[in-house]
This record gives sequence, structure tokens and C-alpha cells, in this order.
Amino acid sequence: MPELPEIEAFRHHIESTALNQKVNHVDVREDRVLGVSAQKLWSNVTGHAFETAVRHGKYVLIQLDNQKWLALHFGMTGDVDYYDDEQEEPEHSRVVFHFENESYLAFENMRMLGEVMVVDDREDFVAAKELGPDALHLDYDGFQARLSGRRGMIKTALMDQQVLAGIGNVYSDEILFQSHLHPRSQVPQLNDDHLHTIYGSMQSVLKTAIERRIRGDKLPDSFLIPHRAPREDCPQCDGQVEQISISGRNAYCCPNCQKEIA
DNA sequence: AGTACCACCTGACGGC
DNA sequence: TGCCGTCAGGTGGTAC
Repeated sequence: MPELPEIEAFRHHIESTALNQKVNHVDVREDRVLGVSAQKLWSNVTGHAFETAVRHGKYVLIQLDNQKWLALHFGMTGDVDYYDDEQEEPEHSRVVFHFENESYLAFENMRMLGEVMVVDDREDFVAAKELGPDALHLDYDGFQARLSGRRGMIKTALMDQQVLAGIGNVYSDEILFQSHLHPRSQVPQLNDDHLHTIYGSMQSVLKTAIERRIRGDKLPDSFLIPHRAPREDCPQCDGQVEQISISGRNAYCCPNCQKEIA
């Protein structure tokens, strides 16, 4: 379930291991994850080093020393792993970058819903994918502006990558849980206090989760996520967690803690 | 414009 | 033990 915090941890992993080493081989194990021809991937990456790794929403963008960008999307089951011993290669590696110092970076993608792309320009890529601003790089005024004029349920809006990028099914539940607002609450009915609360929860949930993910730690037990299953005990009250369906996806909430604004 | 639902995909898991 | 249906959930497409 990689969403913004997990993707940020992937970015951090790449940044702290794989920069400034020339790639001398790109091993495509499964071309179904390529959003670019293997030929183009090879010709743009081989002989070049990763210079920086940034994140926008659920994408990691790696700038190469030829000014091209490698764009990684992880789908539901992606990961990256850097290792020195070929024997350590993860089971679901789909693309493996070999560096000249004999280390490796594997793009893992068990269910193959992820994608590896090569793009010319970071801004153009974000525009082409119609991504909203990154959830962490958005101030309150921007957040409010993105939601203004929007109808429908708040959970759906938070998950819409065109509204803001990075939040998915799991973290939208957490943000609304910590905001004490029910996921079906209607956006036009939310007042400024509600929006401030949601914005504040979003920032703190994402920042806490990033810290924990980078350290490899679990999320706090006070979060909903560790209890995100039908009839689990609510971590904040005596009630139980409820599973509901929103647009055919599972949402979890505590109807006792979370008020529905309709 | 918003909602519902399907498909993509593979592995884990529960039921019988 | 072992087969089978279901589910996970990001994204994109379709129908209403």
C-alpha cells in the first residue's frame, strides 16, 4: 500500500545509497512494467549516474547526469532495494540497475501495476499526468483553494491525485480519523475550522509516517492504520472500527469518533 | 462533476 | 492436503 510516506522512504533510500554512481547495465526482467521501450530506457540510462531523487505525490523522479529523468511509480506493491551482493536480489525485481561499483538497485513490483518511465522534464511530466500539488508541499491557502468548488465526499477529494498528490485509500482514512470527520462528509459543507483541522492532520500524519517508515518502525498505536480492519477496537474510544464501501473501495472509520458533516 | 464499478495483476488467506 | 474464490488497492476507463 505505498502512498506518500512509503514513497518518500523509497526516495530517501535511493538518495542515501544510489546517487553519483554510473549505471553500466539496466536489466529488464519484466517489460510489462515499462512505460518506455527497453531500448529507450537502456540508451538514456546506461553510462549515466543518478544525480538527485525527488518525489511528487506517489512518484519518485530521479534526475540523471544527462538531464533526463527516470520516473518510478509503484502501483500497489512496489519497493526499491539497494544491495551489494547479487544473491540478495529481491524476489519480485522487475528492473535492476547495475552500478559500476558492483552494487545494484532493484525496482520491485510483485503485482506489476507499477511503471518505470523516462521523461525529459519534471514539470512537464507532472502536467501530463495532471497531478495536483504534492500534499506535503502545499500550504493551507493552497489546500483550501484546491477544495473550493469541489462537491462530493471528502475522502474521495483527498484521494484524487488531480486535487492533491500523494494520498491514497489508507492515509485518507487516517487523516479523517484524526480529524474526527467521517469519510462521507460533504466537501461543500465543511467550514474553515474543519479544513484547518484536516490540513493539520494531513501534515502531521504524513510527517510522522515518513519518520517511522524511514526508520523502519511501525506507526503509532494511536493511529487508525494498525487497527484498520472490521470490528477492531478503536484506538481513541470504546467503540469499534467500521468498514464501509466508498466507490467500491474499503474505507475504515470509527462512527463514534468521526462526525459526518452532510 | 461526481459516483459506481470493472479491469489490470499476483500472492495470501479462508472455506470446504 | 489441496483446490478455489475472494481480496488487496493505485490507476484508468466506462456508464450513468
